[in-house]
Amino acid sequence: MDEKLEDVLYYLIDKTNKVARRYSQETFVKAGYDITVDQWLVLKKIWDSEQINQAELATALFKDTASITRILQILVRKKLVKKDFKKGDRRHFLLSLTIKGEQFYKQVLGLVKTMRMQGVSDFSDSEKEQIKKLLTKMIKNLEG
Amino acid sequence: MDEKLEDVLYYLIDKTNKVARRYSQETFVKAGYDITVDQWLVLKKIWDSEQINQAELATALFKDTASITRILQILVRKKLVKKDFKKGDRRHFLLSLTIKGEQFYKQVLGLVKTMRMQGVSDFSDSEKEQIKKLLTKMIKNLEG
DNA sequence: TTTACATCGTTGATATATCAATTAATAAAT
DNA sequence: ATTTATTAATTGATATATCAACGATGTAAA
Repeated sequence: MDEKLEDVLYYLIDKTNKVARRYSQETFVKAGYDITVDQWLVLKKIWDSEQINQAELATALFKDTASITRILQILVRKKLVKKDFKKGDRRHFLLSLTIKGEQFYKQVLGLVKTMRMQGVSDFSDSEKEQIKKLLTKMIKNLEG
Repeated sequence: MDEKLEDVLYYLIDKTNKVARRYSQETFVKAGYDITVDQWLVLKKIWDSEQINQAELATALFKDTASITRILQILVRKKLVKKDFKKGDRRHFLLSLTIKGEQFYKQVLGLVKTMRMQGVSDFSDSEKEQIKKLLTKMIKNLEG
């Protein structure tokens, strides 16, 4: 007999990820913010970056460029992000937040910080370090 | 300035999950198996269960019933799974593997066991316990 | 300068996630 | 027995993931 699903580590990681995403999404909805978790991540990464294009965004967020294209279409439609041509290189865009995007970002950030704490509310500092260390180790084992 | 994305635990979990899924999917493809990770999980859960219907499958796999419906459509199309009416209850189905499905399951299982070990190949027993314990704790914090 | 190559981004196809609406069948209530 | 409520499953709409094909622009090579 094979291991039970509930004892498989990948399954547990998948479940944790889903629980965290559902919790985050639900929190956004309850607060009345019309944004998805992935859209928020894109918004944050653009905010954090001096200059960034779509390919770099994809790498940083561990997403496909096709996904980034589509998420950006939505964020542009919502007027939170704008795309400008880079000088002398019509091949790619520079991404930045609009005024509305910046205001939105600043408004939501507090809630996001609260959400980040929820999952580790009863963790000791050493437990927080430990879980990050072990996850990073797993990534190394699976990436090469 | 807000925390960097790379230091956010949810982001790290999301990344680990993606790396594990991509590694698993790639391994299936390289071995010539025409199946996705989610399809495999459904297959395994049906194999492991005496009697199971779609709602239970959804709960067990932490998926929506709508997702289960669509994954099952594909598995039935591939002739790996069959749906039969439960006696005296025309409302829901009983799911089981076809002969082909059972053969396929047994054939792939060895590879799956190898994949499960890859992520924790250099983990001590206590590290394996620790990561499961901490993830389970996170789930509790986020679920209630 | 023209050809070849590489890079960035978009689009189409398929699979999955989520929510809402709907259908079908059973169970409960009167 | 008919209405009402509950449960199981499906379907439609939208968002995201992945792969492959493609278009446009730059760069390097000949």
